[in-house]
Amino acid sequence: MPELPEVETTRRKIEPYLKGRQLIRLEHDAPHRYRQTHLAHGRTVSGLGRRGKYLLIHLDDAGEAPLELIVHLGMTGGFRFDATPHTRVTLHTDQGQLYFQDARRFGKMAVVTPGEYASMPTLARMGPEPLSEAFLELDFVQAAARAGAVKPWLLSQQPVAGVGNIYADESLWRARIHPAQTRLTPDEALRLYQAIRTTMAEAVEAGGSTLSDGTYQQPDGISGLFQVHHNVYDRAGQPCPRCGTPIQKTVLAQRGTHFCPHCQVLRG
DNA sequence: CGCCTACCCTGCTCGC
DNA sequence: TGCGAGCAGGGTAGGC
Repeated sequence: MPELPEVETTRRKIEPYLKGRQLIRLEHDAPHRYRQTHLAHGRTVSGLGRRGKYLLIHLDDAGEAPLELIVHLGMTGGFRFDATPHTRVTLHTDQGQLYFQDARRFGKMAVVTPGEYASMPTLARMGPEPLSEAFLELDFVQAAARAGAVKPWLLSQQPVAGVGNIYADESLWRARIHPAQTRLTPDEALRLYQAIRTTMAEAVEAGGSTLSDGTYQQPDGISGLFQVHHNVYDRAGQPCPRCGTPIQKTVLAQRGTHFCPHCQVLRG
């Protein structure tokens, strides 16, 4: 499932293709899922940004109010340079097509005035980018001291942007914290802060993760490489790389959750 | 307000 | 071999 590293990889891959091109038409048949896309017709792509797992396609034209085409990849969404059986949106540009495929249809698009995210509350309340200077140790430690179960807290996108199920499990393993731990000590929170930064940086470097089911691939169909670095995710029953104890899988907040029962002990 | 739960949606895996 | 049940899950709405 696309999280920050996969979305960032997507951004880097399609920006050279889209930048400077005119969007002639966005073709789809699900207006409730891809909202106000007609506003993008005839507009020029000036660049691509990202906030957490949201891709922000900037549309700037002289004499026109700037717009943003927001794209969330959902679970199975991704851009391709060639049409696929699960193409949901075709972006017709003045120099060819780009295809958005999304087998399970959890992906979303919307054209909005830049920064107006009222219709997307998670984006509106998005926490700091984990690899930016805006991600402050002290803020994180203080918020973590008051938080409920740490994994659902991370998944809320409020303490930090872009952490999803895979990278939450990986970061918590690296920090040696149980996913259900509440009210982190300053030492725990600091370890988690560093773990998130390290995990995200390495995953971006590797071009994201491609799961064994091929859930995520880059626009050119090439796989990410980070999955070979997964220590707990999708490794139930296999030995913890640190201590050899079999990795355990449970369900927490309706999410498959992987952890080492020896390294990640729940404090009372 | 904050936490929890159900729901959206469909391809794939698994068991019989 | 075929088929249906179950599973995967980010974000959001709605309930308490």
